[in-house]
Amino acid sequence: MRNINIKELAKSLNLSTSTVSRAFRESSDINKETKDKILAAAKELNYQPNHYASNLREQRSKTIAVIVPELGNNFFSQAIHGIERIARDKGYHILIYSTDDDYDKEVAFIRHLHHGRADGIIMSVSGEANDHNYLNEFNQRLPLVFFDRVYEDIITPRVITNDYDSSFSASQHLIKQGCRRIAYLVVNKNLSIGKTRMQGYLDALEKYNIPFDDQLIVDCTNSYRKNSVILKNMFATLKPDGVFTSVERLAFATYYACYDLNIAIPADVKVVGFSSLQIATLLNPSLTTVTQPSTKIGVEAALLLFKMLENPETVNKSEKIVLDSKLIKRNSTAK
Amino acid sequence: MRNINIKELAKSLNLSTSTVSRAFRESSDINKETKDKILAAAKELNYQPNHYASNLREQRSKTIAVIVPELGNNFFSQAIHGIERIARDKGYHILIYSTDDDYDKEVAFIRHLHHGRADGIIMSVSGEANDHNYLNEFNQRLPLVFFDRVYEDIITPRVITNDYDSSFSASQHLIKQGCRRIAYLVVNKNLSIGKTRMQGYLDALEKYNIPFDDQLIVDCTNSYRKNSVILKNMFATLKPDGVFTSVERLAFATYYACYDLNIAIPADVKVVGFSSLQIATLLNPSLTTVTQPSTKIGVEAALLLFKMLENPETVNKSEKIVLDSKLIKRNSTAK
DNA sequence: TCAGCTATATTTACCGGTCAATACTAATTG
DNA sequence: CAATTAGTATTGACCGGTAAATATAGCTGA
Repeated sequence: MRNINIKELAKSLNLSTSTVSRAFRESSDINKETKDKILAAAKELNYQPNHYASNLREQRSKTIAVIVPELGNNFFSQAIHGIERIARDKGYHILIYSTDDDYDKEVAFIRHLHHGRADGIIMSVSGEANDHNYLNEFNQRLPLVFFDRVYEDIITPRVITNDYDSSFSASQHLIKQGCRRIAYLVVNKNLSIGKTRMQGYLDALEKYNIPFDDQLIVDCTNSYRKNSVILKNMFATLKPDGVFTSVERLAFATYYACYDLNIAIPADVKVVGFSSLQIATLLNPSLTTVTQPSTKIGVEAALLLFKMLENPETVNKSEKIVLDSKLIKRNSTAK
Repeated sequence: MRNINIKELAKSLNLSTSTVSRAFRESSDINKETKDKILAAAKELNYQPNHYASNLREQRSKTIAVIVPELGNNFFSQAIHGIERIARDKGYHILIYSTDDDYDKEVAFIRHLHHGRADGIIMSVSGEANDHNYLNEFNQRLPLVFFDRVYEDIITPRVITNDYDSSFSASQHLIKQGCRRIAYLVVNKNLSIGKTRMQGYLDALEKYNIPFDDQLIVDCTNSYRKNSVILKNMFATLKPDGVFTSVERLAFATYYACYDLNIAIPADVKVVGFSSLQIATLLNPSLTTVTQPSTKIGVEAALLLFKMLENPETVNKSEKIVLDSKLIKRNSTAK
């Protein structure tokens, strides 16, 4: 059984193609009876409008693109889940791209999307970028919403969490639990999110009069192997009594390092990390987390994008939705 | 800056549109000099061919669809990661759909895709289906590859793991560790994967002359809340000394139930589960898993689909790639 | 009876590419 | 010098829809 097109369907009904076309859109000058007849015949013959023809004609694709740094991360897969739900409700399709934190891929993806492939983009940026100006070109034509990891110099709506506050509370929590030498683990210090989170940490130290040692700001990587070396080295030389990780992966890396080095959590070192891992409770010891409302972030980002698509005039380009993360205290920071 | 189309570009170069069009495809009768000039001008004016126009004309989209039951599951997000990598190399885009294990959504998605939206589909099926016949209609026109969760009655290439063997070894492992009352937790008994995995369990019991108690086959759901009730009830009434979960989520549910009921793992009950969780080692206790090569499964499925797209004649519709899962023994099944 | 109106259906010109058929150009050959 | 040919560029039909402009039918009321 091959696909049938609108012309054949029209012919079989002795109607014109545009009458048939109308039957598939909402408000139109079409007789209810005719419409029903058409829809029935369409079902019978298994006709559905060709997406590409409509897209070409209507100059929109009913598709949104989602660009994330990585897929194997609970935060992003949950956010995508949120986006997917909204998109599906709206009858939109979603394209997924993973940059693996590679700036060049990010640029390449965006350039690809930029010709009708998608009607809008929801993106969490790669860590490495320096020149984001390329985004400004598109931004005029192709609605863009940032979530979580953003470029500060690009003016476009964004959905983020109260990173400063939650970093502050997480650090404060470590301090109150008795930590004095708290390491802050970060993957990319230049990224706004790394900076904001670090500031919360710094200010908490200051508030409690804890001297700041810049060696305790530890630059990590995306490589499991390298992080392992970096962390073991850190534990050996710096002897931190607390570790605050700005990324989920680094909390796991810390656990592994401690296991290997026979450092007891929380007795010897307390650990808290940004993480959306739903089973943080099941870890050994259960991990104190700053948990972002990941699905909600996706939902909000999608809603924002659809607002831009449907009522562009109502959207302020500088709009910023800030959602609250929660500090969930568990055993990794117990006294 | 608005988008420029082929006509305008051609005009600016004093060439015809088809000459320009040729410059963007490989082998074509075009003067190298002309081609270079065109490409340079295209770059200058920021021209790229409109995807939808090409798709319409060429009747293909350079897009593949990936349909999975859920996104918030390590196995699927890793598999998608594998698919994404291959697709990107081939210059393809991927559309993601999550069925939430809902058969109706699955059917709706497929029907949507069925008109040029995608050139092929990679799918792990929803658990609930009864009538999959709808797939046969499409299968002729739209290449389809199953992975992991498959419908047995649909003849199309598939990538699966040696579920029977790994179930058998997992069950055997529990038996050797001293378990005699082993519960098998399953979400959908009717799904082939549920059946295959169960058979491994049954045969292991038989081999070791352990009487089979059908109450120990426990039907679970996709709801966290309901599973919690089901499992607590199971522990109270059936007193299993081993639990084998056919799905990652159920292993976590088992942990939660044991925590709540003060049942010690592995002293009181040993637990093993299918899971692609990378940090299974960090759980309390570390979880013995049957780990599927999730990224590899995605890669293989994608390669298979591209083989179908590029050289349909070389593909046997009954092709079945079987990858090995690994039983990784950890503390949840320690003696 | 007929202009005017409403409700519905059709005609036709696109959208932006691709490709088969065709035209052109310059070089080669009888 | 005309005919052939190889190489390259152009014309025009088409992919499958959509929507503005236009046509048609049936009805109303002066």
